[in-house]
Amino acid sequence: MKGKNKKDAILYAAQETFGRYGYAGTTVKMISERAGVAFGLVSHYFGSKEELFVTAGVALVDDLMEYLTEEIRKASSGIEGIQLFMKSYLSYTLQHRNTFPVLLRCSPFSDVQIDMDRTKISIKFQQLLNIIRECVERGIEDGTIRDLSIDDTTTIVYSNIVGTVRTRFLSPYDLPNLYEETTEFVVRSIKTRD
Amino acid sequence: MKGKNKKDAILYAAQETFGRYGYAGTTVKMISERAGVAFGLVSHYFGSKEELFVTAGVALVDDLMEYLTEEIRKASSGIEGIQLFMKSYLSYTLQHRNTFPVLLRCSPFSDVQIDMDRTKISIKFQQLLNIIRECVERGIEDGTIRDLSIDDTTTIVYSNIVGTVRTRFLSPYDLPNLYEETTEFVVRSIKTRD
Amino acid sequence: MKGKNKKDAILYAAQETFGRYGYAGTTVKMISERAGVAFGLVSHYFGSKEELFVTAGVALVDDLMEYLTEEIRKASSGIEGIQLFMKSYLSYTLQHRNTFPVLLRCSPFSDVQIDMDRTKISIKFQQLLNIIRECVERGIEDGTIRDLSIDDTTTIVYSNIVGTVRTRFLSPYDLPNLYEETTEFVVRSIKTRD
Amino acid sequence: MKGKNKKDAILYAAQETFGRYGYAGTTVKMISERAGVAFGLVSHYFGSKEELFVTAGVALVDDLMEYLTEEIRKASSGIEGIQLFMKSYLSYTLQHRNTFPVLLRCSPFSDVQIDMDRTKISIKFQQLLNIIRECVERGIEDGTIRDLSIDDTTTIVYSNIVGTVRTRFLSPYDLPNLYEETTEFVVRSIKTRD
DNA sequence: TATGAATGAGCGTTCATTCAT
DNA sequence: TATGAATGAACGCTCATTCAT
Repeated sequence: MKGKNKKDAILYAAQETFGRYGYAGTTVKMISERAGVAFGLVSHYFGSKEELFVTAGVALVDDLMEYLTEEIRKASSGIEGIQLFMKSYLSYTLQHRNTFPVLLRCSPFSDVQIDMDRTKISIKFQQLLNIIRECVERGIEDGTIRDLSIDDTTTIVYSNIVGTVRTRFLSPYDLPNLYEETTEFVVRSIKTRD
Repeated sequence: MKGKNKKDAILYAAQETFGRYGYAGTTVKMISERAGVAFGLVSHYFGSKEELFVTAGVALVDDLMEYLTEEIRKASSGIEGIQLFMKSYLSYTLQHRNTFPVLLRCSPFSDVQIDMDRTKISIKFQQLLNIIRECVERGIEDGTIRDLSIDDTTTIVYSNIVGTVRTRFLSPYDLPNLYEETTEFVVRSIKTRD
Repeated sequence: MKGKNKKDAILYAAQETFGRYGYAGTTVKMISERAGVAFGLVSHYFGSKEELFVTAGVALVDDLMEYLTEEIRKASSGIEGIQLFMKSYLSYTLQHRNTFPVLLRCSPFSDVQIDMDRTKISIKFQQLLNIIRECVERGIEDGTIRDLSIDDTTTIVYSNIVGTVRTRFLSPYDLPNLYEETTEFVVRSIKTRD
Repeated sequence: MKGKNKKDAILYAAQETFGRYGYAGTTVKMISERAGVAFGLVSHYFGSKEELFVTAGVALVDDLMEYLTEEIRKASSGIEGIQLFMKSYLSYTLQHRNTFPVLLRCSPFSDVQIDMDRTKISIKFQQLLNIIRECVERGIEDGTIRDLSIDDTTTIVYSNIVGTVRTRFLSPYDLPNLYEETTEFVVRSIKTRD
């Protein structure tokens, strides 16, 4: 059992299982078995499957954001911020390869059922995008990033991250340097000319 | 009912419904109702839900590829090919906004159930990626595209397309210029300096 | 296609398919495919699946009885009649190994659904049992068969035939001499001592 | 509800219902209603309809064999063993007239669907036949049974039991002394002359 | 806190039957 | 005579959820 107590174990198992099999492909029984607890306990602690899904996603974004915020600090310019954000983000996906995919399943860009209430998740992702936006703004101000549309650029940068992670985790294509190439691809596109 | 006969109507309804609600969120009953036919007819013509899903996806890629191949012809250089590919692709998604999302649901980058046989879909997407690859190769040869890794660049270009379309169709973010900005973003990153 | 016309072909295919897969395990489509005709034609000629099942069974008993009546004639005593009946019956099952099993599926001793109207079949089997009964009666009169209960003996003799045929066609047990041994078993039990 | 708990009640209801209507003629809903439980509980405890069918059959053979083994002990010769076996077996069918027919439906001589895995059932029936075989062997050794083929005789003896029980439970023919007559019929055929 | 028995709505699928051509 | 498109009741099964213990 992962985690000190059974509640943590369920949350961790949920992240792994939702990440691997998606929302619809995951059953409460699968999670409880992976967590090594009675399946009644899942509802007991987390209410419904949907709530657990959102909780699992939010918990992971929280952890990810804490990590990113820390790493970003070192940046001495806007473009460096973007670079650090991407490297840290992509590195995080590899360090947490068992749990990270849950984000691919519940993000606002994912395929999940349309009627699910993902307000909490959306808010979290807005915060994540805000970190990128701040870097872009800073870069435009300090002259390291071209004078581009802030909103669009923010979205495209994140879209590149999502795309490369989806390719890595979901597609059958194996491209060992994709993470590095994607980072360079983005930086090349937005940084001002030397 | 869309289409001349009921078989076509089912296929069209399947593309719409799978596109809107995803594979798991779609029921055979939903499709048959939208097509205006008895639900037994779906099995009669397409076998199973899964087969219909694949058939719906393949039919759309086929149509898309025919369109793209025609549009690409006008390109007089590698970089122009990429530009045309992206513009045509993105334009296609808007012309077929009801059916196109089915591709987001069944592509190799989507998060559909893990045990589904999507061999046919994979082959189709390989063909799609090959069109991009040819443009990249041509661009490197004719000097309009930087000397980058062909495989990685191909994937990243497509990943940008997928990302921007997913944002357009699946996310709550509304960015009116995103398609154009994404095209410029990509071109900026890969074209050789003037 | 077996048989001169499509109607015959369907009947023959029905006997084969019901015999092999049972009533519930057989679909109208299976029969029409084996007969090489459109499946709508089955209903056209035979009404419902149930009617076809009964018709197929009755047709086979008719053919069997004609054969048996002819063979029995040669008998010069009651016990010889029984012996000839059994030998002919068992021989018939081997000569018609593709179609005969339909009888195992629709006989009054079979497992078929309880609410099916098998009146016609029952009457046919009564006629079949009557042939045995006549032999038993004749044997008791001519002194070649013990003075046993006629009804019970008739039933047990037929039960031995059914049992050995079921073992031959349905069970996994392979006993090459079972038919001969069963005939001797029965004769031994009912014939008067020398 | 028969049985102390719901699991037992389902098994008992399954034996009754499969016995009466056969495998194909029985629905899971019928069983659950007869047992007085929700139909989901059937899958919960027994997996699938097929597994329940096999479990119901095996449970009954187990009970039957325990009874037979006990009764057989009293036999002081081979022929007496056969006699006791038959009398006990036939008596058992009357004592358990509601559940016993399930055996007729799942035995290796029954005409259940061809693709069902009845390995477990087959093994049980082999054990049952072995009891008869031992009596036959013993009888040949102690001189109470004729020097016949052991395998064939074993099969024919059991075939007589099956036949008389099928006639009793499945056919419309009502013959009050059939059980006794069948036993005598068999004994007459195999016992050595006085 | 912890268990798993119990429920039943909802699913995909099968297939006998009907019917327009 | 012959076809197969079209229908929908009925099936086995899954699984989120509830609840007594």
